[in-house]
Amino acid sequence: MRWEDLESENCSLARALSVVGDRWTLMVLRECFLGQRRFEEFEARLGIARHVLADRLKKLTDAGVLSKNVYRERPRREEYRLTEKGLDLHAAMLALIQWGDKYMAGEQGLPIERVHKGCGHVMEALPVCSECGEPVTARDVTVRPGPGANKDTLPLQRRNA
Amino acid sequence: MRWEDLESENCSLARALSVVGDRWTLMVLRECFLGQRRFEEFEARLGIARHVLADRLKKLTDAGVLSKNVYRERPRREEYRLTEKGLDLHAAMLALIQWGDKYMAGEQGLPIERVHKGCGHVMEALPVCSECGEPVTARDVTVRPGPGANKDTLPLQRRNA
DNA sequence: AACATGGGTTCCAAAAGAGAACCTGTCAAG
DNA sequence: CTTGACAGGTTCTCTTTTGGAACCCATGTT
Repeated sequence: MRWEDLESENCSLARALSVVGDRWTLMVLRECFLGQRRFEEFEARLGIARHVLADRLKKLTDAGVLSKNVYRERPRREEYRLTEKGLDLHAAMLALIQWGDKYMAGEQGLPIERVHKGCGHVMEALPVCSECGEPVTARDVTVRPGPGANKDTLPLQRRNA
Repeated sequence: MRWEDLESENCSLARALSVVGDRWTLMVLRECFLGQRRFEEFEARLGIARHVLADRLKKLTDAGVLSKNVYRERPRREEYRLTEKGLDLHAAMLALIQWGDKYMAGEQGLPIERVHKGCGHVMEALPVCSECGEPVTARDVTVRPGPGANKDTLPLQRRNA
């Protein structure tokens, strides 16, 4: 199976990964969430090959995750900014970061802390059920076919994960 | 920068990605969360090249995300199961899936629905602040250097993302 | 003896990545 | 009016990683 085939899979994870399922793509998005916007900044901070960076920025822009905006004419200069669709990746980024915090932090502690503007505390994000508000972990959830399911989607949940 | 260099970065996202920042790795984990455990099942459902699958399973096992268990002697057969560390990736998987649901779903609706065992409703996971319990989005969070920060971690938050 | 099963490993060709050099507008300095 | 700097790419070659298929091996079954 090829990379391009992923987006045609009947699976939201596969389709999400067809856009962001790449090491460099996620690192670029990390920089976006930290406020970087320019080609040279991404390159300098990530140590990414320039043509790979150009490719990822184009793909993210084509996918609507970033927008390319002119910030100066003559000489024309452009920057990349997160769109709403891109900002919505925050939950996924945060979940990955928190997993990294929990299992792969160094001895000195976390490199970055996150502060909730609303309450002013150092925070982490906890997933709760949209219906009852209780915390949700892997063991609290079962899956079942939805309206868009087809034969390839199944078999599901043959056992408890 | 090389793949192996990621784990030595002072960044929880980079370190997390050194384990799960790969398209096939995340697809394998999807199958694990759907209850698959065996080499042949992964191969058949994913259409992944066998040696790539063997490599990813080994890496995930070495990283402690999966455990390899004998389920039958003579002939010896082994299966892969999520560890606690692996189950803790559920929040990240769910966040990615929900992003895919929101932006890349087909016309017929979602291929899979998730049911909260606690309340019995079809649900999605919402991130809330661990300190005040309010919902958290990208705009509600600021970052600052933590105890493990160093010069490479910064500059941060030069602007609002 | 022949074939099936599960879980791999090996081989080759094709694709993607790393790293460095080069290109294109525009402006500023000498 | 030539030289250099800056931002943002593109092109080049070389190495690494995939995709796809074939092969291996210990058991068990017909």
